[in-house]
Amino acid sequence: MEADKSPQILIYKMKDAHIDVQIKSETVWLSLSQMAQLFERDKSVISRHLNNIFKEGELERKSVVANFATTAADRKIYKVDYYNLDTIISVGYRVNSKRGIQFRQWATQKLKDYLIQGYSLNQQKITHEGLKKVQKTLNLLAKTLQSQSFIDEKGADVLSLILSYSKTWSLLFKYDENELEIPKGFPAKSALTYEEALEAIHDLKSQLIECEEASPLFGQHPRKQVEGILGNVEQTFEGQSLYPSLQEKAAHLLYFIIKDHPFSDGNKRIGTFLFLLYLRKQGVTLTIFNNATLVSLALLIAESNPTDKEIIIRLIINLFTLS
DNA sequence: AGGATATGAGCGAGCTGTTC
DNA sequence: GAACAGCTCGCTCATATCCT
Repeated sequence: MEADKSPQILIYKMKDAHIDVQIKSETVWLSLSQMAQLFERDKSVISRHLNNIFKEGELERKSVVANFATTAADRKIYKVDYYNLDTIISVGYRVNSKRGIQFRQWATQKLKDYLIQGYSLNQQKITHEGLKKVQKTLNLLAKTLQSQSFIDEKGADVLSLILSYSKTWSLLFKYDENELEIPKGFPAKSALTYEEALEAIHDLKSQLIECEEASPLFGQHPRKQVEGILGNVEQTFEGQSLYPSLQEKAAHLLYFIIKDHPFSDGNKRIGTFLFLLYLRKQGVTLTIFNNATLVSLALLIAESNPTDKEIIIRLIINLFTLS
């Protein structure tokens, strides 16, 4: 394993200590001692877990162990085995430790942070190189966490979104640096009327009830609020459309429904459904919006901070330009 | 119900090998 | 030889499962 000149270091902070999580050669590494520290167990415990993991064939030793030269406390240089994130998480599962759970939560939260607000990492301007690193880190963590499937359903959805759209990050960054024009998009042909929306929701509801995925409460709403959202999307200012392109309109429709949650139940599903209906009405089909990414997108919007609305809207519009 | 047994997780001592 | 990394062994403790 060749040494990386500038290893990226994430710091997992704990109340009384912290661990430097090294990111070298596109993966994350911890030594046996660091894992012992992380999970608050004796080294022998970690050692035995590691052996069991490899013995039982859960992971293959050669594919997860790297040998780095490390300077120890005595200033001497030792060759120390480092274990990648897959292994760390596997050990975390076996170790009966609150720290193990905390570490997994931290890793998941870190991903969300990157996605929702990380674009302005510490308010610093992101260089092209820095961006590449963030993308690498995201891909690595997301892939590993996904393959370990230790995260809850919500987390898994957010992760799949990250994976699908890590490529769009550079576009988002360029936005912030005013290097990229807002895509012009196409003008919308016709608005979505309340009656059309109502009919669509009704159809969706009966379908969902048939497969027992919706309660009778699903889709109930105050008419005025939904009409208000549909009107907002189409609103004009001094004769000009506030959201000129159909992409912007669709993005706002999706955002408003999920964020304003006018429906007693099923806002994310209805929002996504109306989003697609709106696009279909404009004669637009987008291969990039598959089922999984739509679910993820809806979850991301629901989870996002309202102050990040513009970023989320940009993200959605960017997805159009990629398809 | 409750005693016996099995399993898994933890700790520490002590061992080997590495590096200087 | 000293300090360190990592492994094995024997022990304890907690929990789960089985048996009467």
